Amino acid sequence: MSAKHQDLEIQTRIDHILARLREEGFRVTPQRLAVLEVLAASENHPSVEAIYDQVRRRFSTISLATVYKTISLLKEIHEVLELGFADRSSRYDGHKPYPHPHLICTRCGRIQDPELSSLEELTREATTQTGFEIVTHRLDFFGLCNDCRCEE
Amino acid sequence: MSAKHQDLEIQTRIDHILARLREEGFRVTPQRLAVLEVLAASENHPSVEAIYDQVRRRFSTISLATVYKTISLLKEIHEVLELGFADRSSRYDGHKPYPHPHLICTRCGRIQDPELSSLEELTREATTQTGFEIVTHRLDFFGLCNDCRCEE
DNA sequence: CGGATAAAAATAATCGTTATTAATAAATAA
DNA sequence: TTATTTATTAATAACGATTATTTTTATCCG
Ligand SMILES: [Mn+2]
Ligand SMILES: [Mn+2]
Ligand SMILES: [Zn+2]
Ligand SMILES: [Zn+2]
Repeated sequence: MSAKHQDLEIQTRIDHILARLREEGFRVTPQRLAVLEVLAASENHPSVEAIYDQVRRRFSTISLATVYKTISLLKEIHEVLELGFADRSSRYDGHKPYPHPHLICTRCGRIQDPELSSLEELTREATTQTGFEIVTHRLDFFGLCNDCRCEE
Repeated sequence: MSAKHQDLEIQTRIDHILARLREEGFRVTPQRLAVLEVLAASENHPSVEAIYDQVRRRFSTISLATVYKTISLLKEIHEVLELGFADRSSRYDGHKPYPHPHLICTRCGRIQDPELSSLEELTREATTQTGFEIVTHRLDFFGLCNDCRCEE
């Protein structure tokens, strides 16, 4: 994928989220734009701190609370997926804002999206077996990424 | 399953954990016994508070910190599975202390263990596709349990 | 442009959990 | 048995990421 094509994709995503914000009657502020630009550009499921650090480079006065509020707003309009963990840390996916599996490296913290075809099958199995009406799900695999596995 | 058979199963599980504690050189105290009895008897993936409340009925002076420490110890010797959530709440499975999928009712809080055969297949798929060395996983389905679905 | 009001910044509060400390109980040695 | 050591408990303080609150600032619409 060329750098230019990549940039276009990012801009398309940004425009879409901006449109969604206006659609829902929310204001587009420079702070919000800065946060969602970071989310749209990042390939790495960034944490709040990572987003905050990035945004501050071009917007030194922004408050951490504003970053939290903006992310919360993007969650509300279903344009970001939050991966909250039990240790209170969270990572965010601004590209695929719907449930999907993740591979999490416990050594370097990298988070990756695999494409798994047999997940739907699994959901069906769970539904028929228990009578649950499944609304959403969360699937995390933990282990060592390719890089960390080789360095061990 | 008869009530008697149920009691026997619970006692077997308690005995196993007690043996594991001694095996690892930890003392068996009345407080620890009380906590693991609740865990072994519970079918419902209890929370810390739920365990604390149960234990206090027969052990009114026990401290909440002791419950936390005991659970932490049982995690350490791999005899309880912790399901930690992003909202800081945790639920515990004292029956199957290894990773397995869960069905979580978002209305009544009930947590249930389904038997899903196609999970291994999914793990293999993730491994081959990404080069990750998968060590463990976590799979939660969220929705409405059979009871709550009918009451809606 | 105003003026209504949403949003930002700064800061305080929250609340499960963890750490700390002193007291107690169990194990071991003498 | 009694003394000594060590693990465990109970009580309570500290923690820290997130959320709530308050005041100030900026956006949006006519
Ligand atoms: Mn993702
Ligand atoms: Mn379970
Ligand atoms: Zn890694
Ligand atoms: Zn239910």
